[in-house]
Amino acid sequence: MSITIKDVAKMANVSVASVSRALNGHTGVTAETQQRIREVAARLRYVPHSAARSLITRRTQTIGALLPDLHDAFFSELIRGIDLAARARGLHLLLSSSHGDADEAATALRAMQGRVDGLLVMSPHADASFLEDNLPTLPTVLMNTQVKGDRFTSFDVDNYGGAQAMVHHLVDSGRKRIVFIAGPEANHDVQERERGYRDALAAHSLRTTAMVLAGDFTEESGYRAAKKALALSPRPDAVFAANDMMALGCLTAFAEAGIAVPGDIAIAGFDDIPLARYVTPGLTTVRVRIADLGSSALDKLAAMIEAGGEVQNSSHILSTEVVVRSSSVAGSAAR
Amino acid sequence: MSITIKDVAKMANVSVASVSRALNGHTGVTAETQQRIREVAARLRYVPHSAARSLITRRTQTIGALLPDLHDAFFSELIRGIDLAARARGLHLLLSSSHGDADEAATALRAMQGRVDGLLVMSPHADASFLEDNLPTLPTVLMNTQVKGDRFTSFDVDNYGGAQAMVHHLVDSGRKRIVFIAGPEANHDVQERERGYRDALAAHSLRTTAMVLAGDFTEESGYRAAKKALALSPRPDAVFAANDMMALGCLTAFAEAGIAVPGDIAIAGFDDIPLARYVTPGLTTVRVRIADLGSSALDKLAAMIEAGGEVQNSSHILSTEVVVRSSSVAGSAAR
DNA sequence: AGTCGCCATGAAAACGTTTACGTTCCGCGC
DNA sequence: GCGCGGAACGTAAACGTTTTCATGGCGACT
Repeated sequence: MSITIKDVAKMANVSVASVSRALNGHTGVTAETQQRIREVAARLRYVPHSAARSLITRRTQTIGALLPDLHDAFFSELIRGIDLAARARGLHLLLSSSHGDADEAATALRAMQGRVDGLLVMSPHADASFLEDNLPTLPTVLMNTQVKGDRFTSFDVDNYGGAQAMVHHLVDSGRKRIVFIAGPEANHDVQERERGYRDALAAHSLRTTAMVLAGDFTEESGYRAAKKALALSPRPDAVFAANDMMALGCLTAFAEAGIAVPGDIAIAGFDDIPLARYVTPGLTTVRVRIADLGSSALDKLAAMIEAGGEVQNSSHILSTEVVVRSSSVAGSAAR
Repeated sequence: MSITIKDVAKMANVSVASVSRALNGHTGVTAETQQRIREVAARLRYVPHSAARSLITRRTQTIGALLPDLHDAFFSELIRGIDLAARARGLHLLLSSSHGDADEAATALRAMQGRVDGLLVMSPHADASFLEDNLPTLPTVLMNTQVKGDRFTSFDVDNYGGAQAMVHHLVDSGRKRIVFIAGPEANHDVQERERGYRDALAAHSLRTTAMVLAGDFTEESGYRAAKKALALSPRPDAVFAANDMMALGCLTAFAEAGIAVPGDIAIAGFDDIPLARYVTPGLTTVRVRIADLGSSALDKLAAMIEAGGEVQNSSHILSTEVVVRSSSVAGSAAR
C-alpha cells in the first residue's frame, strides 16, 4: 500500500540505487537526476521505511530509555533533559517506564533489541548480574543505578555530598539536634543521603545525636515521621527529609501542631521539586539538576555509539546545591 | 556479531522456519523439538531482531506520540496516562516532543514512518491541512488539537464546560465582577475557556461585566494581569485565570498589594496542577484529568489499529470538574 | 587516434525475519 | 498392499532498504 523506493525509481526512470543515492545525498548521481528524483519523491510523498533501513544500516537513530515508576516531577524533568539532548542530535526516544519488577524490566530490555542504538537505564531493581544477564549487547549508560566496578558507564547525582552540605548548613545556622527521615530501604539514593547525613554530623562532633526515622518517600510518611519527631525528647530542632514530598508532610504536621517553622524547628528536603519554592514557608532543599542528568547521560551515550562501542567506561557524579529558603532560616529570600 | 535465527537453527539442527514457529508458538512443530529449540535459543541468548520482524509483519508494536513543549505537570501527566495504557497492551512508546515550529513537527511526523503502528498527536501548530500534508498514512488520534469535521478521531477536554462551571461557582458564591485572564491567542484551549466564561456570564445576565486581560500562561504574565486588574474601577471581586500558573501569579500580586484572598477578591485557575492544593490559600480551579486523556486516546488508537484502520472517526470530550479550595471560598476544605 | 580512467548508473546481494509452498514420512482405511 | 491425508519440517520468497560490484560512456592524455 505504502509507496516504496521502487515506485519512485520507476516513476523517475532510474534504478532504486540511484534513488537511494540521490535522497541520501551521496555522490555518484548527477545534479540533474538528483533534482528529478527529489521532485518525484516529493510528489509521491515518499518516506523511506525505517525498519528496512535499519535492518541494513544497523542503525535506528533511536535510543531506548528504561525508567522506573518515578514521582512526577522527577520523571518529567528527566525525560525533558533526555529529550532535549536527543533532539539536538536527531535521535528518537523509545520510552519504557514504570517497571514494577525485575521480570518486567527484563522483558522490556529484550524488546529493545534491534529497536535502538543504545540504552539509558535507570532501574532500582538492577544489580550488575541482572544487567549482564538481560542487557542486549548495546552501548548502555546507567543513571542513578548502583553498580560496582567499571563494567558500565554511569551517571549519578551527588547524594552523599548534597546531604553533607545540607547538614553543614543546618549546623551552621545553629541547629544541633537534626533528625533524618529516610526513604525506601533498598533505595540507593536514600542510603547515600543517610551516609552523608551521618558523616556530616560526625564532622561536627555531633555523631551521637544522629537519629533516623523511617519513611517511604510519600508525603504521608513524612507526616507520620514528623509526629514521631515531635514526641522525641529532647525535641529535635531540625528535620532533614530524604526527599521533598516527605518534607512537605512535615510542614503540614508542624502547622497542625502549632510548631513554628523555622522558629521552633527547621525543615529541609531533597530534590528541589517545583513545589518547594511555592509552599509557605519556602522549603530549604538540595537542588538536583535532573534535566542535566538526563542530558549528560544521553550525550555520553551518543558519544559511545559514535565511537562504535569501543570506549572506556566511566562514571560521573552530578553536583548538587543547597537552596536555602524560609523553612530553615527566618527571613531568607522567599524564592 | 549479534546472533540470529540462523545460529539457533544451526545449533538445534533444524531450519530457520522451525525456529520461528517454535519461538512464536505456532503449530507444525512437535513439542519435543519446540522444547529443544527453546533451550538452544535461551542458551544462546537469542533475541529476535525487531526491525527485521516488523519489515515483514508490518507491525512494530510501537505507537508514536507527537507532543508540544508543555508545562511540566501537564506533560508528565499526559505521558504517564499514555504509558500506562500502552504498557497494558504491550505497546512501546516512541516519544517526540517539544516541537517549536511546524517544520520540525513535519520532520518528526515523517520520521515516524515505518517505526510505529499508530500516532497520537497533540500539536498546537496543526490544522487540518498541515496534518493531511504531513501525516503518514497511519491510524491517528488527535488530542486537544483543533480540527474541524470528522477527518480525524480526536479527544479533547471540556474547556468550555469547565469554564462555564467555574463562572457559575463564582457567581453562586456572590461574585459579580469577574475578570478573565487569557492565554496565548492562537491557543484553542484558551479560546474555548474564554467562550465558556462569556457564555456563563451571559447566562447570569452579567454579560456587560465581561472583562478580559491578556496573558500567556506564565506565572509572570498572571502577576502583571493581576496588577492591571487591581487598577480597574470598579475593582473586580474575582479573577479567573486561563491556567493555574497565571493564577499563582495573581496570588503573589495580591499578597504584595495586601489584598485579602478570598475576602477582597477570589481567585480561580484551570488545570489543577499538583501545586494548586499546596499554595496558601489553596487554589480553586478546574480539574482536568490529563492522564485519562492520554489513556483514553491510546486505548482508542489501539482499537483503531486492531480494526485495521477501517473505523468511523469519532470525537470525544473529557469532562472537567470544579475543585473548590480556599482561594474562592473562605474556610473551604484545605485539600 | 587509441587507450586509460573516471563517473554516472544499474543489477544484485545482503540485512533477519515470517510464511507460503513443497516434500517427506507415517498411519490408516479400503 | 496401495493410496491418501495429515503432520512435521525444509526451501525459498518476500519485506524495503543500502551498498558493492559490474558496465558503459565519455573525456583526456599520450
